[in-house]
Amino acid sequence: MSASATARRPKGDPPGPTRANALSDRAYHAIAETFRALSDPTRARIVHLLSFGESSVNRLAENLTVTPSAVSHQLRMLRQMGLVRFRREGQQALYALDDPHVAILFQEALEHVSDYLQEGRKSREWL
Amino acid sequence: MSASATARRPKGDPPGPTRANALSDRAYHAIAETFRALSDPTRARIVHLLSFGESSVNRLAENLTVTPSAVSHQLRMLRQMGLVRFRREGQQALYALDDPHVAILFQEALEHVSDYLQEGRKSREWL
DNA sequence: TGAATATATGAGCACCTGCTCAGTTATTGT
DNA sequence: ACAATAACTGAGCAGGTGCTCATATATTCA
Repeated sequence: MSASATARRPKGDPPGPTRANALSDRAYHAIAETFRALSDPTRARIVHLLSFGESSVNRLAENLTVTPSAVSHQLRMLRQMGLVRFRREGQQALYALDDPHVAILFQEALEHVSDYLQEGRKSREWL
Repeated sequence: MSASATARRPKGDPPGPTRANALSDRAYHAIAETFRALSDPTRARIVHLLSFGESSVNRLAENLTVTPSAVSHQLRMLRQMGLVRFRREGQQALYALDDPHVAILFQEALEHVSDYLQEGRKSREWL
């Protein structure tokens, strides 16, 4: 531990990540925040459904079997996190995904759990 | 709401996602769980550092400026979630990422926040 | 075996999350 | 203006999270 973070390691010191590889605190917090947006089953459901097109609050609530109030709360959170946008149409508020990265992230995670959980199963029929 | 989920919608009914598009509860929980693993800045740091190669608990603790105990707790969580594996080498426990999807997910999120936060900045120097 | 180092673990605590309930605001139609 | 419908919001609560501290376990070396 005598060498500074950027200096070469002493001989025989094991290789591996060092502080030099690290990103900034802000970056890690922003990344964690992004993942946190999708870290709740209800929000994951919402985002997934929205990947099929925009939807009103009530329609989401019906499909998710949760109260409109709960959906509204979660949508506000997703809005503040910049993952969804909305427009008013009459009395309804139509929500949609605001960032193409979000759907990609979701799809990637879906493939991850697909690989991870399908042991002993033929394909993805459990989805 | 008279039409079933799979039948065509009545005329004038707005388009959008329906229950037919939904995945199973298990799938959503598994996906949320995956995102939850990376939804904490400390775990995000750990995973990112491990993407450069395996590392011991103490080395991680030094680079992250947190106690070895805290790192150990988080590593256990990541282990239980199936994101990292470890092997003993002498007194040390060397941890490494256990799934290629994880690094991809992280990279995707990094690009997301990169797009999202770099407003007013030249490039990614803030990282 | 005994000391030193590395890691793991349990308890406890301050803080955060996601829900429901009740009440409010906004928009449309009469 | 009034009622009806859709959505939003704040308060409050049960449960979860991430940390520290103290302690236990594991491995190496003398």
